[in-house]
Amino acid sequence: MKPRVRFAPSPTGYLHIGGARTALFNWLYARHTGGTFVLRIEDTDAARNSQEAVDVILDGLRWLGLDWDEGPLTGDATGPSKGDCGPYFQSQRKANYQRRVEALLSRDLAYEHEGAIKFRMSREITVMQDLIKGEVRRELTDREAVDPDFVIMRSDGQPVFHLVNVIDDLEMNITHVIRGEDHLINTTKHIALFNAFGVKPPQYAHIPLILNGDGSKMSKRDQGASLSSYTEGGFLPEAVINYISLLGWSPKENREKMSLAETIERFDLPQILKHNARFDYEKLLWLQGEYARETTSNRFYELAVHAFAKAGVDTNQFPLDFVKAALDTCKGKFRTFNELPAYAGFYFTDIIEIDAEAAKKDFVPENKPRLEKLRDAFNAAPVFDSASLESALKETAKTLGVKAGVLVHPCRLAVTGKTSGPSLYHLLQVLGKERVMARIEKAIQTIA
RNA sequence: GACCCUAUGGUCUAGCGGUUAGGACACCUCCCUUUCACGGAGGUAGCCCGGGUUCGAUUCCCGGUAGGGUCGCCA
Repeated sequence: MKPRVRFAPSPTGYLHIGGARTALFNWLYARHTGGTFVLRIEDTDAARNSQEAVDVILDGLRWLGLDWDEGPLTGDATGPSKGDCGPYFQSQRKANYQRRVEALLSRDLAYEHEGAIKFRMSREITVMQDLIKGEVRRELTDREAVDPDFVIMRSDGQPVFHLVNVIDDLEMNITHVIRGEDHLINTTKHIALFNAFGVKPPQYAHIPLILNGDGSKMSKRDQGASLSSYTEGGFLPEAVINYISLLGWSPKENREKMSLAETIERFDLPQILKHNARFDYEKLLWLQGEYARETTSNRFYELAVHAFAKAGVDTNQFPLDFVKAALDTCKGKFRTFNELPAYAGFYFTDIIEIDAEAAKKDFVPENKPRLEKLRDAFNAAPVFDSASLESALKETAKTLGVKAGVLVHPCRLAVTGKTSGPSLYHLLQVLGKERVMARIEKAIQTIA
C-alpha cells in the first residue's frame, strides 16, 4: 500500500517555519514514495479560527510549492475540496466524532465526567516504535498516576484534539504520521485510542524541532519564525525549502545545495536526525544568494520590480530597457530581493544620497581637479559605453599619475552615493551620459 | 515535581570499535578585482563529563550534566 501522509495544521493566523518544515517532510515522503499528501485543517477550536487564518496556511504552502493531493481548495471550511476522505476541515466532521464517541461510551471505554467525556486510559507502561526515535518506553507521570484518563469531548460538546486527530487519521487511512517531536508523548494516548477503535495505529515518525540560534524555543515573534518573514522578506521559495530541508535531515555525501528533484530523490525517514536543530539565518542567506544568482531573467526582473515597488519605487516610470539593464548589473550581487532598493536605488532617482563618511574621504580638495579631468574625459568619450569609459578613466589616471582606484572611488560615490555597488563602468553606461555628467558635476561643486 | 527525547567546531552536519575526525555556513589571511559579490588558495575552531566493556572508545553500556519536549475541557 502506498503511504498516505498528512499535514494537519491549526489555523492560528501564521505558519510557523517548523510547521512548514513538517509539511515539507511529509510532502517529500509522499513524493519520494509515490504516496499521497493530505492537507487537513484542524479547526476544532472555533474561537480562534477564521478563513483568513486558513488562507495564510494555504498561501504559505503554495508559495513553497508544496501541493497537496487531497484537501481543501480554498480557505472556506464549507468550500470545495479534492479527495475522497473529506471534509478536510475538522469543523465539518462533527458527526463523525459524535458517532465515534458514542461507540466508545457504549463499550464503556469512555465515560461522562462533569459534563465532559473522558477516555479510560491504560495504566500500563506503553512501548511504542517510532520510525525516528526507535523504541520509546513511557511510564506514567505523577499526574497520570493519579488519573490517567483524559478528556476527549468538552462539556460544551466540542471534541478535543487527541480524539479528532486520531479519528481523522483513522478515517483518512493515514499510514505514516510525520510530526514534530512535541507530539511524541501524546502518541501513547493516540495509540490507545486507535486500539479502542479496533484499528491498527499508523507508523509514527517524530521529527526534531527547530530552535532559535541560541537554543531557545522558537516562538511566533522570533526572527524567521513565521513563513511570512520569507514571503515578504524577498526570499526565493527554493532557497527556503533547501535550507529547512537540511534542518534535522541529512542527504549525506556532503551535499548542501540541492534541487527539489534531488531532495525528493534522496529524502527518506531513516536519515532524519534525532536531535533538535538551531536556525542559522546566515546559512539561509547564503543559499538565498546562491539561488538569487541563478534566477532566470524574467523571474529576476519580476521579483526585482516587486521589491522596488514595495520600497515605494515605481520602476515602471522608466523605460523597460533601462530597468532591465540596470537590474542586470545587480544580479548575483545581493542576497534577498529586499536588499535591492538600497543597493540599486540610485538608478531610479535623481536625488541620490551621498554617504557622508565616504564623502569626507573622497570629496577632498585634491580630488576636485581629478574629477574635473575625469568629467572631461568622459565627455570626450567617442561612445558612452563601459569599454570606452573604462579606457577613458584609466587614461586619465595615467595622465594624472595615479592609480585607477583614486578616480574610481570618488566617481562611484558621485554617481551612486555609495562606496559599493554594481560594476562601475557598467553602471555608468546604464545610467547614461546625461545623468553621469550631471552627478559628477554636482559632486565637483560640493568640493570646496 | 513527574515523564520523554537528545548530545561531533559558534551553527547545520558526515563518520567510525583503531580516521591526520570530512563537508557547508560564519569568521580570519592571501589571490583575483574599480567597489561589493562571485571565484581560487590557505587558516582558527569539535567528538559534554565520569565510570564500565574492550588490546583499543568520539563510536557500545550505565550514571551525571546540559539542552529540548510533555504533563489543558489548546492544537
